[in-house]
Amino acid sequence: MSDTVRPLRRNEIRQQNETLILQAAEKVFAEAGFGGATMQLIADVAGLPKANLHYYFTSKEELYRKVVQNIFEIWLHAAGSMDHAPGPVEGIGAYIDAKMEISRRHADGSKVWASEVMHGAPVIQDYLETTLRDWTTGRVALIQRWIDEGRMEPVNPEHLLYMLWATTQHYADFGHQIETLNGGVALSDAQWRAAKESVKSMILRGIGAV
Amino acid sequence: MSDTVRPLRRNEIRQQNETLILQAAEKVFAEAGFGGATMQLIADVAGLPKANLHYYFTSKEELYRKVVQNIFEIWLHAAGSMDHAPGPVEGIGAYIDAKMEISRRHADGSKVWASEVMHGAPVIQDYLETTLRDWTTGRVALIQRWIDEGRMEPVNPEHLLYMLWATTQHYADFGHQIETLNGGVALSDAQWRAAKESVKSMILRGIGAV
DNA sequence: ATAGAACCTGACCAACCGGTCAACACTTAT
DNA sequence: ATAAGTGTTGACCGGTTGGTCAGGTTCTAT
Repeated sequence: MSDTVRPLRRNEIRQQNETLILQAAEKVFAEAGFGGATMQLIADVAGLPKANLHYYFTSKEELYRKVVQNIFEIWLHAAGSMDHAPGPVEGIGAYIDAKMEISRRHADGSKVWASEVMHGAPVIQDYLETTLRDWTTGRVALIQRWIDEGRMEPVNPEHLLYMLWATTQHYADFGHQIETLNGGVALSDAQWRAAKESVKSMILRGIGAV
Repeated sequence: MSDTVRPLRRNEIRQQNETLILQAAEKVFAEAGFGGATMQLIADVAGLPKANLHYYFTSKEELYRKVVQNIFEIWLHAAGSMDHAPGPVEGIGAYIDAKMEISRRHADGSKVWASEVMHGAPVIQDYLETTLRDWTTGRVALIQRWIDEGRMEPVNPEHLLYMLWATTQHYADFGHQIETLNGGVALSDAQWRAAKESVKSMILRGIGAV
């Protein structure tokens, strides 16, 4: 009752404000794009004066870069779910689950990523050429191994990966369209479960892994 | 040899300049987004003075709206390819072909459309709620009929449509990522053909329609 | 021929944006 | 206690942007 709020320590303040700004920035960048976003609007969403943003982030570009890097980390974390699986049913199934969960929980981040790639990846081109390319090469080899072992049909592994990315991310990036076609209301828990199962069953059957 | 260029007639001038501006606008909006695009840059790409743009289009918003409407018309045209097909193999196969062709020939338009939807469809919300919803309802019924006739597995028709949109449009919207993973060069004719066949075979097998 | 409509455009403007800065407030180490 | 370091912020600035407009040119109908 009587306790007043303990004054925050220095590094607590720093971390709290940085995440506050990053969350606001992710939302605003997702809704307006990089060019349409303004530092003032991000500041308003974060509930801080604009000058405070420039105390923690030197420029709009740097703030944007941090947002994109955060998303890439989330993406990388999910990417691991495909490995260490006995076969395509478990591996690809788990990957779809993970990516669908990201589309639901980090829709704004997904949109920022999509926007970044659509505009030619001006700030994360090096990630595409290093981390993403390496990951892709490894996963293509994994899928090829599954094919050689007769665990799935001989589909083109690259195009399978594109299909996985496209289908799962669509639920975040085009969430507004889906919501509109759903009568103007967001997908319910049950609908998300149905979406996940639909995607999994169609893709797994599509690669002959059932 | 001696002929000078025939002076253009009034309505020719009008139409020629409007399409010139619209093409430049589509490209710039695709590359920079609505907020990042500038009328000056569009004018430069079109090879016209900026004031001329405002002679034909009253505002940046109106120009953008026209661009989005053009894309929607192209989309609508392709949408017809699914009808009048005896079964899912022909109908969905033709639809995938048409949409893949759009992704290749109208990549900029596809990006503008994606950006518009991602940002909450501020200018084409009414299209989503009328034309798109009606079309979707009709196609869901068509797919359901095919299911009832035993021509394909009982998949959720809505999610099948989302998969079709997502997979085909991915080749335009994420073309830069695909190009990067392709060694930095755009897909060749043969690679586009392979992509089309991959998508078709995986999806058609995925819905049990082969 | 000529009046008038349509087309063209350099120069300009108000509004807005990213970013700066000086002055101030609070915390912390000594 | 106090000095130094860290966090805070209103006010300000130069540059850019969408949009305007007056004055000009070119086409076309009569």
